[in-house]
Amino acid sequence: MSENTTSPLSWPFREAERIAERLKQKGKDHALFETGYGPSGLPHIGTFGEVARTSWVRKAFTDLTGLPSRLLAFSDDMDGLRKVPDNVPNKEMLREFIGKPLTKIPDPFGKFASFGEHNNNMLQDFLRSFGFEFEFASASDYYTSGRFDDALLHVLRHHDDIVNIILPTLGPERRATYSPILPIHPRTGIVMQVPIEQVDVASGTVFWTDPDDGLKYETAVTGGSAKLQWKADWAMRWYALDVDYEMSGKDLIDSVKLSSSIVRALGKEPPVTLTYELFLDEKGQKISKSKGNGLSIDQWLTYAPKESLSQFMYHAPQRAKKLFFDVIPRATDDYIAAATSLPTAEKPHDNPAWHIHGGVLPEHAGSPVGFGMLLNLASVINADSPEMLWGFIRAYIPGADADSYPFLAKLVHHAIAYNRDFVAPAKKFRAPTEVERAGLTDLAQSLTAGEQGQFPGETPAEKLQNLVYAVGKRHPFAPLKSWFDCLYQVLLGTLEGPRFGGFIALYGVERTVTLIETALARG
RNA sequence: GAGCCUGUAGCUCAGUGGUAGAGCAUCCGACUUUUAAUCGGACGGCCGUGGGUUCGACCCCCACCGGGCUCACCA
Repeated sequence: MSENTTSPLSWPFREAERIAERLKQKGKDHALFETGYGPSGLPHIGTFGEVARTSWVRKAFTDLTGLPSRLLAFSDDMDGLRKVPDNVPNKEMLREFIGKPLTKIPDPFGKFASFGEHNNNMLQDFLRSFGFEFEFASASDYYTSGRFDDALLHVLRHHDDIVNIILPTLGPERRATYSPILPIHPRTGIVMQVPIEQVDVASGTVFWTDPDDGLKYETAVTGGSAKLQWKADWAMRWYALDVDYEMSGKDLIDSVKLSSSIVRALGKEPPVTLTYELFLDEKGQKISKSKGNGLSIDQWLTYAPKESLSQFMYHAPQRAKKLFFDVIPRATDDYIAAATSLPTAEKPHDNPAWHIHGGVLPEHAGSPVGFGMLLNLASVINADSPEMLWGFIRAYIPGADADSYPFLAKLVHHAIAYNRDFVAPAKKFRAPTEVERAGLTDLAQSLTAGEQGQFPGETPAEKLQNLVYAVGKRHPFAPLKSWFDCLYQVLLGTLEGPRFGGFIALYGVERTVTLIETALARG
């Protein structure tokens, strides 16, 4: 509201303006946002992106208009199971239920009343774990409770219109059998994709034939005895619930067009929609659950805080983005920069951190040290414990610790994981030469003997540094720099490294000795 | 066939109708007991091509060329 309206708005506010305009035209005083879920898959990184982005638009809408709104997370759990997913137990059992609504199939995990319910719970847990505000909706509930009945009868009245909208988009084979109405077989419980031979608007039923045994059936479209085919289902939902906003991936562009046409045929305006680009993997291929390419949400959250994932999702939704490992550090540093500049931002609505945190920046947001720097540091010193990193961080920020910099503490934790899983395994430890071998052996013995106590220096780090220096001078290293090069390349697997005395002080004398012994054994 | 995205420094990418930006890479320097993260500086771009609108275009419009994805079975 305080935004300068002559300047371009951030995309969530642009979307919010479109919604406000729609509400104005319809005379509505509240907005319904919807996100939809396919039935078979588990929540994934795209799910997160869609709900996060929708939530940002919703927040912008609230800020812009002050009007109430709801976010409905709608699960199409009445959909028929097409194939048995790879990543579930009890595949044999599931095979017997192919074609039936997910809420009529036993939970292969044995935890819930049905497979659909299992997936619904997974989804809700997932969304709650990120703190999203939403209301959950189950298609099965809505259908069987009669909540969709009026809309379904309306669809029946416009059956031919809908068929005429969809038919031109179908291939010849499917065209012969298409109907927006899928009766549930009264005997087998399977969601039937059969030609609808006759529509009886007055009684609210359709007539069809079982292709297996030739028996004819008359099935009510209401009360959960039938459901709608996907595009018609989407349109009916928009119609019945009066959805005002829904975003979707560009793979659904045609579906949005058709569903919009259908909802107009039913007599309402489709919601404001936004098409976002898909996520690609490193090679530019679409990320798909079945292929398992790209990055999972668990992977991301192992190596960076969730704010960085939000940052990634915030930026330019309508632009295709590669989602693979290397984007994590940048997204994290982008978030840190945004969080740092937000308190003094002239136009806070343009700042991703404003959206990510719902307008209120939490205490201790941001970090005085960048994530990229931490990753470098962790790599250079081969950090395998938070305290090692903190020791070096305090060279910049005296007295810093996890209590005074909680967000930095998270970054430290992630930097260690990143180093452990990606940097450390790729390191090449050079074998020592004979001269170096003698020097390293000497260093290990000197450390074990506690000789550092004989050297001058205010701190243990200084004494240790002097010891390392003295050992180098005892051996024929020329120049002496080659002694230090040896330490980094043979012991740490890096070309260059930290002041070694400081490293030993933080890493520990005994562990350093072990490090040397390991290197000697390896060589 | 239809649709969407994209082309900016060597690489990966930001960017705004008004003097082209970052990170990495490269080079120089500072700090350091000849050693790191770090810090300072330099180098580096007809902003794909050609038109148009404009006082002014990397930005808006059109065409073309190149790169890529998605949908055309299901959802």
